Amino acid sequence: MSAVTITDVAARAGLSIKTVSRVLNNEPNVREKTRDRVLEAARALDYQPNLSARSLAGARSFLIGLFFDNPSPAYVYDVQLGAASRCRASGYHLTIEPVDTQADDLERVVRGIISTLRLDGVVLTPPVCDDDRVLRALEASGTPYVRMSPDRDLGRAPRVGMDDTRAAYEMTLNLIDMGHVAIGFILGHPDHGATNLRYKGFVEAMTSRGLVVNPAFVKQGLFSSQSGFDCAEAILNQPQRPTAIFASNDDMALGVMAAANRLKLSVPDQLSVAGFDNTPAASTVWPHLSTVAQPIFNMASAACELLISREAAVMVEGTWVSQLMDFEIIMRDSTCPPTPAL
Amino acid sequence: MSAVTITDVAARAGLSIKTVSRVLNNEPNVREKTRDRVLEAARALDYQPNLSARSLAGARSFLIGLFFDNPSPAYVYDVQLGAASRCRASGYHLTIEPVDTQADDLERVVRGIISTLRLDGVVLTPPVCDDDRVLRALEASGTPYVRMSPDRDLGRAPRVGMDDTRAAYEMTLNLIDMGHVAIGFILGHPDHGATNLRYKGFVEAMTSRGLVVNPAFVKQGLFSSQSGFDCAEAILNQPQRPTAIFASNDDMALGVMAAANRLKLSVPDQLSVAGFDNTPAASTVWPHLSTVAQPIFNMASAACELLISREAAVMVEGTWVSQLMDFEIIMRDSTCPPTPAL
DNA sequence: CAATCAAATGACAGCGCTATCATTTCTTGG
DNA sequence: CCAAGAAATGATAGCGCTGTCATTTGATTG
Repeated sequence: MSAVTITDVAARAGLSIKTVSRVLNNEPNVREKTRDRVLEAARALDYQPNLSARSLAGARSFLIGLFFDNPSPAYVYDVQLGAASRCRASGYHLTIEPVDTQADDLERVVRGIISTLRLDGVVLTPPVCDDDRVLRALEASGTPYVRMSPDRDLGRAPRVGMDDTRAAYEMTLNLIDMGHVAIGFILGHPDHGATNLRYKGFVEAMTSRGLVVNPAFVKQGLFSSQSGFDCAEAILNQPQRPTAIFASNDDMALGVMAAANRLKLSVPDQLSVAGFDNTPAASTVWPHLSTVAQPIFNMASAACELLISREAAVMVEGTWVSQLMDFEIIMRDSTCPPTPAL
Repeated sequence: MSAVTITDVAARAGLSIKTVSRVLNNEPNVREKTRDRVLEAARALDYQPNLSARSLAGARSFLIGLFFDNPSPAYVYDVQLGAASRCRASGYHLTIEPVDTQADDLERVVRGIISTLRLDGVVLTPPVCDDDRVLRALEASGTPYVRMSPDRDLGRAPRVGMDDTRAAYEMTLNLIDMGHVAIGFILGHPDHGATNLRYKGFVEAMTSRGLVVNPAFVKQGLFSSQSGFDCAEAILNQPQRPTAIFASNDDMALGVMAAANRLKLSVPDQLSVAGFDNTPAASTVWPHLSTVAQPIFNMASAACELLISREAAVMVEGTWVSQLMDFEIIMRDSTCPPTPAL
């Protein structure tokens, strides 16, 4: 119920509120001694600036919005942790806005959010980051935004992401180096850009080692566990079987493991399984799933960084900032060298 | 970049800004015709009130905070969807604050958040809802809050939750009605209040049907998948085995399934397994897990409802509001009647 | 139809801060 | 030691709304 205002701090420090404001906003032209005096008074009074007032009077709202419409709670959760931690470090706060990319009035909803909240920036996760109506609304209002792992129209705005192709490439190489030659691949949802990138990495790795991609071992999935199950059954019910299957995401990899289970194929001895995303389930299932960890936390925190520093608000030499973060290949128990006796 | 203010609306409607304000805030004493005139002008101008200004001038901030420190992304995600949907319906927004219940300066952090944001209310999820420092900070600032499924000190503040005991009771009854007599139970983490409630329901159901709880079939788990695995091994490696195991949560149930797998016991034919929480993994594993679904979305939305209507701000007859929502028993493929031949 | 009172509307201050511009204080060189 | 410019500080006007209280309008009565 406290209500310590900037005026109180000014009074205690024996200075004008403007000087206090300068110190609080790290503005130049304040003597060191004065700065200390202000800081001490603020600390003594446990002063907390009123966001509404700052926002109303000034140009910044100290609010970053996070828009999502994502079927994966774990992904969103990591994004939030990364974003929130970066925001808090600079006195910003995070508001979350679940949006429905299927909705008709999406554009109006987004416009409403932007103008009532006057957000300083917005972080967009897939698939919202590829929704033209959302991007248009954001651009029309002049709100800076950063896209996380966008699929399309990459040069349209600032973005952060990771190198999906190289990650898939390296995971595949791991499998090959274990001794696998016949490796199956399950594609992700066709509407998702990562689908092609990951497949590309797979193919490149195979080719680079002089291996051939058997089309019978490549199936089109939908990123869902069920689709992984179905694809795996289709692949494994053939006379010739691969000794390893690399699924484009963990959910599908879980489906693959379930299918193997049903066919009495033991993982990893008779079939190695690799996933992508490092979802919580990957380390919960038995055996633990080998997978690729996206640097979700870091991507989100980098996105906020760009927004807060306002780097995301200006083009440099005709292009927007774009950052690729490092992924991590995590080999667990669902992969091993193939058994010689087939 | 639009900047339609209340003044613009007033001008267009030919009324004072105060009258416009009245309409926008659903205040009484406005003629029907006047109200329509304002609404129409606002619509024509696509007016969006400025939250900062409303908040600075008035008593409300239109901001609800969600505090969490939860290891389960799926839970938090559902909470957010429920909370956000209720908030949006009333022009409120949700800010999220991941907090660290282990941190030393937690109290200061919470105080800071409250006073800069001037939140109209806060929703607390476990385990934050049981952290005394957080509750104290909230109470000291006079910020209304609602606890979701609190463990301790139930009468201290408004809360929403579900009847864990009855849910466990009904799930157990389902198992018994299938024909199971020897049923194992894995307790949750001893620090978690739900642990006892769920166990209580289990015991009550057994007793009510004249069955005896075999202490050798009851083990203390920790809510983790690993602990479920360990407890299941301990239970199943005895000369006498139960035909079903009811784990206090899904993660442990997954561990039970993994243990059964390793012992070559097929689920559900040789061992029925039931969980609690309906995590995403429950419908991903094979066979799909029978479990209890918490009404997370509804609880969160009810929590916001209490905050927005300000019911959470006042005691009635010496007690705070408290709402128990309906759970759902979901029987899937991990349970079936016991096979006669043991 | 004037008197009375409730309902409807409006004028205006001020929420706590930042932005602009004026003023004061400090440096520095001749 | 003073002028001149730079650096530091302060006075004041809003930002867009809500709260308070004054004023106007309309309904109701004898």
